[in-house]
Amino acid sequence: MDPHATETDRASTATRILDAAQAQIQRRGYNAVSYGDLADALDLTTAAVHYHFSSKADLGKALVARYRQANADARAAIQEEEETLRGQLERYVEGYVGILESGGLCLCGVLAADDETLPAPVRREVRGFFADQEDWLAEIIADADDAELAGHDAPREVAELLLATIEGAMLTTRHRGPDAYRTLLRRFIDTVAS
Amino acid sequence: MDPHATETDRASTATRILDAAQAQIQRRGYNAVSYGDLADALDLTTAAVHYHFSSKADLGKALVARYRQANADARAAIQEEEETLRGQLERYVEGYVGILESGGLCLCGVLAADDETLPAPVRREVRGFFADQEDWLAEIIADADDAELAGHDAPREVAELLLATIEGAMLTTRHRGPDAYRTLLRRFIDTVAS
DNA sequence: CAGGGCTTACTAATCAGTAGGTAATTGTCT
DNA sequence: AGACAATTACCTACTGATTAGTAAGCCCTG
Repeated sequence: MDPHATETDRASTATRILDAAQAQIQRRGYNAVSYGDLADALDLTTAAVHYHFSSKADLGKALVARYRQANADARAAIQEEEETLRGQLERYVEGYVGILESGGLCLCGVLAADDETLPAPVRREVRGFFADQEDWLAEIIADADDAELAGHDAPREVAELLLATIEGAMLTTRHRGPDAYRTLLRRFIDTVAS
Repeated sequence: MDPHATETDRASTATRILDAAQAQIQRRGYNAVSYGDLADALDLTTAAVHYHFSSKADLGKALVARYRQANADARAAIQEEEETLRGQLERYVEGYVGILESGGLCLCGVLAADDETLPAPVRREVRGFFADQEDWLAEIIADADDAELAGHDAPREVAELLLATIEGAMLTTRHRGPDAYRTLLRRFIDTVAS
């Protein structure tokens, strides 16, 4: 492989670095992933990684920002394509299964555990991610037909509870496979939407 | 302070090392805590820490084993002193508040996030901790008066859901203080026990 | 011939872990 | 009770590996 072959073939190096960083951090945590690990995985040098992301804070911030945006896009698609609250919640919850299948956790769940060691810009993005989820969930719960709601009142609290349940279920079921996660969240949704 | 003064004054050095390790890991994660950090915190050398815990795997295993035992003792006290399911669940949930107040997460929640980087004996202890909690919760839920139960069926699933909710709520509310955690878990308990 | 996208080669700091020594305490024998 | 060896609980001083980050140069494309 000529290292100078028309790069940007398929995915740009910057994107591939973010992909590798995301996969590794979701499985191993922020502090266990080094520039060397990423360089090895992509057959590059650490200097090449530094060329695209000059510091680990930079890389982390870009990574969470991308994750946050991808999540926002997914939520928009759900809201457009699903008509019932139950359908929206089920697709939202199912969106995390792919991560579990590859052995990882929600990127921001992992980063929240490493919170005190994160550079400030990364920490801000992580909190923004959680706020995004809670805002959106509270909105779709508040907007749902009354007939569809079991636990009607306080959509914000239900939203927070769902988010906590998702993050926690990933953590406690990660070694038992995605079905354990699915079972838990189905039960949760049953208590919220008819 | 003479380093050779009749040590074992108050707490043994080994215990103080475990205390420091637990506090730091709960706040910063397993891989962000080094022998140097612990030595600094206790005014020792890294060699002294190695004297008590010859490897990081050793330290981690001892730490989780102690945490697990302390938790078992707390559960036994709850079961002895509280008569209603609701009382038991409330005290169990409240048991994690102290951790949040000192800025940390459940030790095993943090370690589960770092799962892939843990030495095998540590990973085993962490899974054992989760199994302990689920077994006990399932038992007290199954044993409760039928009159007291709202979501009566499948105590095991309710137990898993509660554990996931606790771990997840700590993760998502850690920057908002213990009251956010309390609010979420009160709501959860309301759906389980009358 | 001017970048862009990499390379090799380096740095200073930090990591877990080790070797060998030392001062105080404890246990044993007389 | 007093001598003395063993043990405990540390220390200084080190190792080789790994960390994030830097400096300077090289090759291909436009």
